[in-house]
Amino acid sequence: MIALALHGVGHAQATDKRLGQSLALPRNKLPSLDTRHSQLATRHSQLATRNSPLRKKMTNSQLADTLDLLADLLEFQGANSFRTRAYRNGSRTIRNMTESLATLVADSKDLTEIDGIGKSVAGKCQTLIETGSLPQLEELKEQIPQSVLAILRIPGLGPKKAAALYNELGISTLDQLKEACEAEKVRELKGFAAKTEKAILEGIQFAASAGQRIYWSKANELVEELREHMNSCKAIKQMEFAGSYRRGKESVGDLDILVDSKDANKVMDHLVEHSRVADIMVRGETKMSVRLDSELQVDLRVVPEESFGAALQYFTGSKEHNVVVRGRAKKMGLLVNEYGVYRSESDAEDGGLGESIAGATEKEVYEALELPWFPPELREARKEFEWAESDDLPELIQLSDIRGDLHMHTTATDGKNSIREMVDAARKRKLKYIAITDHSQRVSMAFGLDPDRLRQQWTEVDEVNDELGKSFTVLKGIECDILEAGGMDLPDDVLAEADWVLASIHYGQKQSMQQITDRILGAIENPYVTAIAHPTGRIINKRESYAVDLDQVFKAARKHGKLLELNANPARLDLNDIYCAAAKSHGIPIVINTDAHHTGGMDVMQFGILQARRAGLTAADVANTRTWPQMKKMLPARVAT
DNA sequence: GCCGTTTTCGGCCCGACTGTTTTCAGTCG
Repeated sequence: MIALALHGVGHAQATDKRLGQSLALPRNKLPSLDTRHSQLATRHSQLATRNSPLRKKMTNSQLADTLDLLADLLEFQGANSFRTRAYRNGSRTIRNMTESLATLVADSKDLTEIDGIGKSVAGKCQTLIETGSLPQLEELKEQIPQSVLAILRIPGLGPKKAAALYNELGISTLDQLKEACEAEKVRELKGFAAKTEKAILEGIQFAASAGQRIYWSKANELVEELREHMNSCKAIKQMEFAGSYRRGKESVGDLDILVDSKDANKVMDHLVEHSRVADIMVRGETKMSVRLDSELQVDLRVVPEESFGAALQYFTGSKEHNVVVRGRAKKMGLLVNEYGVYRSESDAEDGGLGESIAGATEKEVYEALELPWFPPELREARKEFEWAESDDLPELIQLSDIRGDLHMHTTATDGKNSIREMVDAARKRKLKYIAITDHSQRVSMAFGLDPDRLRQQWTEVDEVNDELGKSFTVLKGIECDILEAGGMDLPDDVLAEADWVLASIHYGQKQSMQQITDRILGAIENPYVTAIAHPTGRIINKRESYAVDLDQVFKAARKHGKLLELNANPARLDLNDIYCAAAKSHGIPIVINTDAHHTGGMDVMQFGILQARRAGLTAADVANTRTWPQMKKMLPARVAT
């Protein structure tokens, strides 16, 4: 039901709606620019609530959020930029870790042994985990209204300028800033002038409404559109979309187009001709930024052929990956920039760069640094350099490795197609087996199945299998709810007749971590459950994960031989990349499923694959790359009978 | 604030673009 509802609330629609509302209202009825402040304030108060000692375990993501907030506020105060960077590095490290920091602290492990975490950050994390709050942060919050953070989102305003506005004019909200610009007060400050005022007024509405990242799937649609448009530009020799899009990140904040051309102006003019381009933010000789009608920013960069690989490497990122790459280069006496790799010794005298030793392709750039070419999905400065060091880069899973899809719905509940239609769609996608997993009775809004209706459906599955013969297999499955009070929504004797039982949480998502974790552990211990579907319940950009202690879930899944799902719905991608990597490190097989509610829904498998690649998963790590008979052997004994 | 195959102190990735300047700071990616 939830997945079905999602089809209607894509980001573009939400944005269009917001825009439409804004435009339709008279100017004096415009929604307050401070809406975002209150959202920020809510977020921070949520953080504060989450930090309360009543909460048992602080998650890595909460700790990372807190460190980021600390960095934001310190930066605003004019703190040493290397210090704030250290906090952000610490935050990123923690966010990327597969083990829970709270567990490490509970086990009396030394956090400073983690790369990038020193005495100070370790101490802060320990305090946060043990007490739920951080005195230094509380103090900062009293000194600086957090609404100033919204001002930092205005393009062109960074910590220095925002601090000047706050210190000189007492501006701490977007509304105050707008008033001051209109009264021409801002131009009186040093470093500001009329043009800046104008830019602020233009950027202020953008800051109030934008900042939302779009799903990778939506970004992909825009990329396809732009690619087709740009392909007709004769001046382009090579073109790639770089950035987080190329890395397959679950959400994308902007698009980066990299072009190899001798005529940058022609390429820029061509992009501007696209009907979606709403305005030009900056335009230089080789670089242009435009805003699309959907408010998404697109950066275009034009480089010569001999630099295309270096530029592609550079603009693909991530930033953190590049920091490591450049640091490594430096140690080797080399300089890496977006134009190539250079020997750096000769740059002092002639003012130019040293001898260029690479740049045309990414491969030769990495080779010059004695590194293998990294698949973009791995370029997050997580494990990739470690793997490269030991010559152990994983051979990442591909869409064509997938043989079965084990989570989908039909007209029996909230799906749009019949079993036979789902079979046809699966066969068109070269799959060999599927599991029909409609909702169980608790999901009444989706007309969930009771034991009678479920057994009736299984009779139909038998009929379909008879028709299909050996060429394709339909499994008798169920997506059985884990009840609020614990326990499964269908009796064991029914579940025992299934080939494949997904257990999932749809209700009681607000419960405490202990309650939710206990419910999931109960499901894992049920002998008939084969996998946990969308294990954290998060909806990207819309709903936080429910509170669940995944350390315990991983241990239990490992012990009882259960699988964990990577739900490929682009709004879910649950488990995410970090947790998929954690599951792998616990030896738990992942099953990537589409949760299709109609035949076209099976196309989302590609998004799950991208996420799995980001986790460093190989075909062997993913259960449904196997044939069904092979896969059955991985399941607890009773299903294999 | 973090870190060490030059370093326990002195570095910390690098360049484009803009606006406000009159040689550069701030911002961005």
